[in-house]
Amino acid sequence: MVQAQERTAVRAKKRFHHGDLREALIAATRDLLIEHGPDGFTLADACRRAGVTTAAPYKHFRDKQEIIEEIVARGFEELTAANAKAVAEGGPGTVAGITAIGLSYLDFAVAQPAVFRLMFGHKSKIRKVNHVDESGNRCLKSVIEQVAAYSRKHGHTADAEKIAIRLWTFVHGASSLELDGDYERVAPGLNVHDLIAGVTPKLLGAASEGRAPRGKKR
Amino acid sequence: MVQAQERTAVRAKKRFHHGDLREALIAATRDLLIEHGPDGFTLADACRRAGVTTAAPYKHFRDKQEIIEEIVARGFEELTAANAKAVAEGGPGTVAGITAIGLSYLDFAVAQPAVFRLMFGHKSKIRKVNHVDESGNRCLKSVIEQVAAYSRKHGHTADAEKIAIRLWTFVHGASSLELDGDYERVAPGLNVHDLIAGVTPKLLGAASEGRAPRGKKR
DNA sequence: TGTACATCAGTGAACGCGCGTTCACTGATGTAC
DNA sequence: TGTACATCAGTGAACGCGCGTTCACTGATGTAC
Repeated sequence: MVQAQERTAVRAKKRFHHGDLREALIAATRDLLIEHGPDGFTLADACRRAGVTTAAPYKHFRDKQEIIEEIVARGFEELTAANAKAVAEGGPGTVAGITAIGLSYLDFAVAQPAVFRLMFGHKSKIRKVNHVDESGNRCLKSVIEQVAAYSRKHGHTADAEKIAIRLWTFVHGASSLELDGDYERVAPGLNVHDLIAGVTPKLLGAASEGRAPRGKKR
Repeated sequence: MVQAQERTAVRAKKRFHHGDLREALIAATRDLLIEHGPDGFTLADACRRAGVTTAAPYKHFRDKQEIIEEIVARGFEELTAANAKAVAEGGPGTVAGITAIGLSYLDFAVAQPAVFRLMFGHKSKIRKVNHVDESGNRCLKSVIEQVAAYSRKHGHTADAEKIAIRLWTFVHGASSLELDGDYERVAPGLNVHDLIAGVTPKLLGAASEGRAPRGKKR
């Protein structure tokens, strides 16, 4: 991985034009976010990784924030896609399908903790940008729609949105505590997949409908 | 508030010795954390607030991190006390009492978001310090004990720790989404107190035991 | 196919900034006599 | 009660650092003829 990056940098130094510096900078920033957390990266670092002067990004981005915004927007799109894929495989409108969304949310959070924190954490670093906000809202609304589909299918009178909020709350809590290492201090070895799979039917008010799918081993 | 701080600064300038600079710096840092988030404060800012040179803190703290560690440890102690008070008032070993702990957790998070984030967020800024870790663990274990007390009282066979983890997860999720403004984007006007009060009995497996207390108005 | 030219992505040097930390110092304070 | 003195909390100046951003520039590239 590191070697691949160095090779990229060397290659970049040979050519005057980078090829696709915009994407390279986004990729470098993402890597740095993974390695150093949501605040532990700098534009200068990303430039070094991309093999480029610190002035180069300004040909592609207004400023540092704009790169972060792009990463956040893509994160929401990625999460939306992952959720959609999960529910399609698990079975739309079923407990298994909705559980799969929760597990997909968790997986995303654990795979990209810093991006997840930027997406859901305090927004001081992100300007009010419509395009980012909208991708976020679209993502969350798709979850609500899935729960609504479940409610319709089972003729529940309960408000679908209310139940969706409950599920989201639980899954978000599980994801946060897991990726921040808080479970580890109190319940080391906890299987968070099982935790989500166990609670989802209860929050759906469907404890008797059947077993939730087993979570992946941790 | 700001005027009070300025007065403090002026008073501090008159006297050569500050009086209690250690506490003043902790208070200033806390204020800055509230205003600028967990990363938006600097030692230099805290010094300015306390009316003191940037070199002065080093007579009381090893470095910048040590101030943060102190604030985190105190945060855990404060939360532990708030939880204990809540459960005592709500009724130990009752649904109301356990709900009260959840609401107390939420209130703490909303009142001191930055401290909350430092306590539970990614730990990169906090050294492995026994004294901080222990106060955190003590805090979380006290919640588990309360749930265990409930289980014992009701002769439930269910594992108290498992249920406690579920409750913690939900309440933590609710607190995080609320203080990060994520509910607002999707469900503006949501009453988070009611959300917690509604779900707690379900997660305790005590839906039929009685009504949960009403949350405070938002 | 070959040449002249406009474009604009990336350069490299510089900027102002504020940070955390260090250092030798100074002078207010409390204590011992 | 009054004085000499040791202590040590806070000073003020300086440090090295790395950041984000700017600027006039340069030279690789693609296009028009």
